[in-house]
Amino acid sequence: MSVCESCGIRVNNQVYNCAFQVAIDVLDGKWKGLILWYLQFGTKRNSELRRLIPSITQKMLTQKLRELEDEGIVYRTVYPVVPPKVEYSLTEQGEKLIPILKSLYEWGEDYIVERQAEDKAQTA
Amino acid sequence: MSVCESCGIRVNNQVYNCAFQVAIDVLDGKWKGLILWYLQFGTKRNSELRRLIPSITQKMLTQKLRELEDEGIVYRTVYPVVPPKVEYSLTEQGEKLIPILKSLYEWGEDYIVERQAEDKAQTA
DNA sequence: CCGGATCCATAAGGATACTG
DNA sequence: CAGTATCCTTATGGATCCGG
Repeated sequence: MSVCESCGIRVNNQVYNCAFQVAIDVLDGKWKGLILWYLQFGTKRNSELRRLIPSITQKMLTQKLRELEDEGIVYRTVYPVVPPKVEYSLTEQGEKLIPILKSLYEWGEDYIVERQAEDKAQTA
Repeated sequence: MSVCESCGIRVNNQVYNCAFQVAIDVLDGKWKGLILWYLQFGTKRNSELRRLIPSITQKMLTQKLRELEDEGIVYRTVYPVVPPKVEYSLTEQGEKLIPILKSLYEWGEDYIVERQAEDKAQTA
């Protein structure tokens, strides 16, 4: 572990300067982390994810699932039935992210408490 | 720790649905995580951060540092001297993020190795 | 059911010039 | 040194309609 330097790592047809950026990119944006968050609890279908994340549009969901698939973080399994059935689950690399997601969740909880305590102290 | 649900958390004049989203937002985008990454090694001046992150513009650096300051993740200390001297460092909440950043870094390193091994297997 | 395609509004980010 | 201000380009995300 060292300081991020210009080492020009090439992954997923992208060039990064450090391993940290690579990880951030996988979680980046409004949706990808949230999708992974739900997949930690097991395989999910498209419609289930839409129910779990009501504010996401079908377009965004598909788009982000494709990105995660291309990045090797989620599996996409298509069952050749009518009507179509598609399932999403975490790959091995995806599973390895879960403990970190949980740490982020806990940090978030702590952060919320601290911030709200500060806000209260300010208005008092 | 439970599934993210619609709980409407209000922090930093934003409404979130779960603690996980709050944490993601602090690291979100191309730059904020990287800035925090460098601040883990100690207090840094504006010009030092620009040297460490050559591809960032002054505008983006200022903007992201302000966001992190407003979010209570970094301190900004202004010394009333000529020429101006401004130092940035992590707050207590910021420090708590460092172990998670390191985990992300390590996951990124692992991920890069795995992906490059797969690419090699594909072309072979 | 699980999407793809298209169009459009807004936000994010870069280039450049200027300032206490 | 550490920023602001302005302009501009690009990326992101939403709405809507269509299809196997």
